[in-house]
Amino acid sequence: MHDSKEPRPHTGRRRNEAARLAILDAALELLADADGAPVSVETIARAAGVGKQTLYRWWPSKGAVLLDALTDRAAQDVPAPDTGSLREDLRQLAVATFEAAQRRPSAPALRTLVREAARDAHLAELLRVFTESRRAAVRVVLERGRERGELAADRDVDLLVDQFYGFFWYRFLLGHAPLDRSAADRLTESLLR
Amino acid sequence: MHDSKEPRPHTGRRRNEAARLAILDAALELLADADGAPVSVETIARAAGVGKQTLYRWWPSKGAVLLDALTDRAAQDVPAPDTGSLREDLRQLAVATFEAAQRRPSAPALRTLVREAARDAHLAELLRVFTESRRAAVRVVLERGRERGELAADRDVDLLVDQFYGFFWYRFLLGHAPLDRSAADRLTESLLR
DNA sequence: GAATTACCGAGACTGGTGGTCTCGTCAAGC
DNA sequence: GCTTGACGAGACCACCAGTCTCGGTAATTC
Repeated sequence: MHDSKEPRPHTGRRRNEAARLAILDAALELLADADGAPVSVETIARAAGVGKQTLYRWWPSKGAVLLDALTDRAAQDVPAPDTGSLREDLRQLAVATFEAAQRRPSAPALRTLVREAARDAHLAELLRVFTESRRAAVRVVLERGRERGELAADRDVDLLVDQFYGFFWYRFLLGHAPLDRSAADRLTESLLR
Repeated sequence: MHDSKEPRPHTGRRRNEAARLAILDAALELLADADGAPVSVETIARAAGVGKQTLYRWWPSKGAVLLDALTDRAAQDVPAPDTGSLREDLRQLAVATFEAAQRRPSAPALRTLVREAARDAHLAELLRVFTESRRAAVRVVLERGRERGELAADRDVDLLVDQFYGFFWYRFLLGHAPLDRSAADRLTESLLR
């Protein structure tokens, strides 16, 4: 009986790292340029100078490639501020989140990705996991503030988290109003009033 | 020369009203049952016992049919409360909005419609117009409250409107937390605190 | 009642999509 | 040099929005 963890050493040609990078670069580029319009697998493969099969050999679906392109190549750092002041922590989170939502190429790429996720249940689930860590960061800040007594005991943390991200996604996806520093300040103020 | 406004009286076979209703009924039904999954024109036409051309004769696109199905057959009444109290007006709006978001078949149909709109720019624009009146209702309530002095002068009405609907759509589309009466109460309280 | 007009259901067709399959080729290890 | 498995290329399938054409049919006019 073989060792189940390493039944056999790898033989044959190895994965082409250059192709992997070319695919992710092309995907991010197209995702950003599309800004909402759909991005086809054909187009990604062609732009990367790669066969479609190479793409499907390493990713299970188009959505997985797109998400990977966004997270690997344009991963925004999630700040976890801990200044000792709830108001300041939350303000920093809002500013960082809103600023990330202006940056190219990740911002238009994320917008496209969310639109793709509306039709792709698999991608929607991946995206849900991706965003969960951001939600957790806001929750941590709020609960630390509550322990310090900066948040009234009757305030609902889940409600505040959803107000924070609901507002953000609403403006980010509709684009009808700015997500600038002023908006971040006023949102923070409104939530903690 | 003929009258340019009415160049010729209508002759020939008239539009089949039964077919129109069958299409809208079928579309709403499918929209509600899909609950997120895409709805194809083929399927609608087949379910309505109608040729595809009949559908495209009267509507410019699939999205137009879907939106028509939702607005014509499941139009929710937009309440315009004016109780004299900002807190009570806003609470009533929230309760009515959240309750409408639980009702079948319009709620799952709306969810599907929004997902379709993510890929259909034409439908997205129609939907934007459709939702604008709801936003206006919230804005009116807030500004009436401000005139009565129930809203501090430094509060940003646009921010509050986006907080209201951002929260709503976020929970409605993600479905991770309830949109019940308690949530409506707590949101109102949080916004006016 | 005959001619005209325009809607009807049905379904073929186009162009584009995500995803699968197969081909001959090429690189890595034995 | 042989085996293994990744590679680019592209044929292929199923599905979809939207167009086009067909023979049939209902409403109106003469």
